[in-house]
Amino acid sequence: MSKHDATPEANGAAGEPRLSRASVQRFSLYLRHLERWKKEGLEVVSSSQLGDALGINDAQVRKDLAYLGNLGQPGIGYYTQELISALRYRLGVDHTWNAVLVGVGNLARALLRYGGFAQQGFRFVGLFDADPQKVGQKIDGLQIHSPEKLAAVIAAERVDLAVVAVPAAEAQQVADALVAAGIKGILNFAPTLLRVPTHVSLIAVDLAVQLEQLAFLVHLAQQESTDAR
Amino acid sequence: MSKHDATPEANGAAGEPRLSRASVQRFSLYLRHLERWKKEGLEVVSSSQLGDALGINDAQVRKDLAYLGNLGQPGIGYYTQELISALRYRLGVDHTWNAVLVGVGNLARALLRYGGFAQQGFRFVGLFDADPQKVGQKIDGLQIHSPEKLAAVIAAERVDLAVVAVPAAEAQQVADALVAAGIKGILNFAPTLLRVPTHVSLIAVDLAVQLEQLAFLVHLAQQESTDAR
DNA sequence: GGATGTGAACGACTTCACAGCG
DNA sequence: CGCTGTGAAGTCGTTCACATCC
Repeated sequence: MSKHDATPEANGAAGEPRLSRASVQRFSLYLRHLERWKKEGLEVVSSSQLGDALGINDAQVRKDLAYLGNLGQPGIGYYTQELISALRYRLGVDHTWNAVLVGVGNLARALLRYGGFAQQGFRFVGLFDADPQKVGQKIDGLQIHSPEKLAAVIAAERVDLAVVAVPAAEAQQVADALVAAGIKGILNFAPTLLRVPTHVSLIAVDLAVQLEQLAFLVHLAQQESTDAR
Repeated sequence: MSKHDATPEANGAAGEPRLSRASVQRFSLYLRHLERWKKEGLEVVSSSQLGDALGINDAQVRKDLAYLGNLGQPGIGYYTQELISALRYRLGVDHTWNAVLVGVGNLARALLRYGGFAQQGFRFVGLFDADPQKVGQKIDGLQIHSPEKLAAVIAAERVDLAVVAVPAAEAQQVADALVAAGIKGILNFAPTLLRVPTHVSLIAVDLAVQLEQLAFLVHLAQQESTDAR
């Protein structure tokens, strides 16, 4: 999913260890565990503890963390606080990100009320919906605007991120409007592949596919257990 | 995410092409596009059409589809209807799947009302929540039960799949109860790694991580454009 | 000609294994 | 000793390239 850009071979200086797409996927997870452990008073963690928590190999953890610099203490582990700070810095969550949410259905409501976001430094500053019935309403203190106001709000509030939760048929056109308004990243929940310029980052989450996926895995497992006899 | 089992090396007969985890990820997407095209009257599709639609290489598409048998017609392409049927069969969505939903918050509501599921052959037959305030209420005609009834409902309604949308702290315990009740697959939205036996399939979707991910990509892109000068 | 199916090359990610340091 | 950092090996997934067939 999400065929990105990531600068084809614009690695000017060449060399730099390289940061794999897969590692990026794990940084947020490391951070979450570390923050919990820190709260529980753990001052030092080892790569194998982190590995266990994520269900991966300890060498993998060390490779990932090496990207942050040489923070590990041989014979000891990593200092929790130091790791957290380094991760926050690298992840870019050491400051607040403003985001807009386009398409105010149940999913949008769920996302808004899902505490996790605010806690991790994300702030929704604008809601948008094309349905005239919804425009003007308020949810959790946030007013729903007409999509025409997208550009204005994005500029005024210095918004970098957008969440797209509209029907598939409208998604591309919403994305185009967001891109035109200067958005830097889009989290897409619409079940369709969005085409965006390479300078805009894209993450796609397709809920229907996930459940189908699960059904498939179960189906496979059943077939296998049938085959096996 | 989602470290699975998938039978370590139980490939008894050995040989079979092998079905990569990654291919599985794409089958649902193929099916979605095919169904749309079929509705639009398209009788034949080529691997490159499908590849464009998903943003991947055409050889990849052929490799994936080869798993369904030799359906392709050299010089022609694939017959839409035939592909759809084969995919439905292999995906296991040629029949309805019963599912339960544990944890009735906004996300659960969003999922319930998200038409995509019903349309693709998934039927929610039970809702569960530990909050006594919620037990007894109805949503979209479905009654919310106390978690104690899990086992009974799962058995009575022949439920194979469960969606877990409870807070992280309760998720493992819910999963354990589901497993004990004989569930075959779990779709987990709680931001934590669930441990389940190998005979239970697991798919995890972590929304907070996705947004953090996006922030990270944008952050990286900004750094790069800064470095570049 | 036009599209499939597939071995072989390639590239990305993971694991191993071990030197090195506190 | 224990745990990190990392080259080397291994595994998995993707792309290439081309023989093959309608």
